[in-house]
Amino acid sequence: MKLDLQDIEARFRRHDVRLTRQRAAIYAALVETTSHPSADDLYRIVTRQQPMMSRNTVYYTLSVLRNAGLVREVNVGHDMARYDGNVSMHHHLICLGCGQIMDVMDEELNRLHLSSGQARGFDVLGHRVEFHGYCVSCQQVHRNVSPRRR
Amino acid sequence: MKLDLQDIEARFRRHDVRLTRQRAAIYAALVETTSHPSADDLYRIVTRQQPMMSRNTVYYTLSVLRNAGLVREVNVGHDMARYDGNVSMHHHLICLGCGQIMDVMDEELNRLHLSSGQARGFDVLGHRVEFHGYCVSCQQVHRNVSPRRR
DNA sequence: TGCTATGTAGGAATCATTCCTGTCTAGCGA
DNA sequence: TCGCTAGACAGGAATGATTCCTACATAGCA
Ligand SMILES: [Mn+2]
Ligand SMILES: [Mn+2]
Ligand SMILES: [Zn+2]
Ligand SMILES: [Zn+2]
Repeated sequence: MKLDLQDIEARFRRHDVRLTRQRAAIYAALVETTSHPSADDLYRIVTRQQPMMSRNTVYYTLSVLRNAGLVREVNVGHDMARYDGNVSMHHHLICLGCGQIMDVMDEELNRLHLSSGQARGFDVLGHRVEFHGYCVSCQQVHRNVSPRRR
Repeated sequence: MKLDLQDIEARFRRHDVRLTRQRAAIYAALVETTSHPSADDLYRIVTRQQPMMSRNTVYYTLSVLRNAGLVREVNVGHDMARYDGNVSMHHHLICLGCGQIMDVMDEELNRLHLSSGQARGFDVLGHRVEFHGYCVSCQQVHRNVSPRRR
């Protein structure tokens, strides 16, 4: 989704996040893609516009945005953290070959819950569903290529 | 589950895993607990019996057992990897306060699938469901304690 | 416009995990 | 039973994503 500075400013204000050039660029890049980039992917993207930006600022900004609820972290095994600018409830479909992450929007999955017998007294706040497999272009080489670490 | 050396030997043979003192100890420790220990937890446990064992051997053995399908890796955010000696299909309930991981056995969850429209051509091989919340003993401090990184 | 709490850049530190290398040994065949 | 050899082990070094530290800069408010 394309966001202009107005939208970003409004969202940041609503979530009590101070607006800086760096943060706006990082957040915009994240919301405009559906590729669930890593911190380093984002660093590469935003330094095209702002070459002086520190990799550290990307990490710090992502933690600020995450705490504010504007961004989510998506973890795939022990690869580096991936980030998601879409904070509406949804799940993911992950390719074991190339690591791409696709969104899955499904109301049934969103409504999953645990019976009280299974919850063992936990106060359950949320859940996450991941589907694993091989994308179309990875299916041919499926057996030849060593899958990413899980 | 308690395993004797006979059982371990049989399983290793069936999965083409060479039997060593170190591997038997690591695998036994993992199957005998339901706590989903980290590599370092296992290192601490097995070095009580075999003080000369290298931390490296624990990592290497876990990767061998994982590739053989005798062990699974369970990842919680970016904390260190946790391991599961129970390879039957099941899911997990994770405490955001103390990090404990409990098993969830539920046939309905095991049968989840994606409609072909959602699968986008993926060859879907499996899925994983995690429930997140606070365990009984963490519920009191819920608001006071900063949750583990997710 | 000036103040101050916060953010940024850049470098150093961390630490779980992986890599390397020189012994050692499980498992097999003679 | 004995030796051979592919594969496993110990220990230390290296890696690399992430976090920590600190001096300088600036957003946002009075
Ligand atoms: Mn997503
Ligand atoms: Mn389990
Ligand atoms: Zn793929
Ligand atoms: Zn807990």
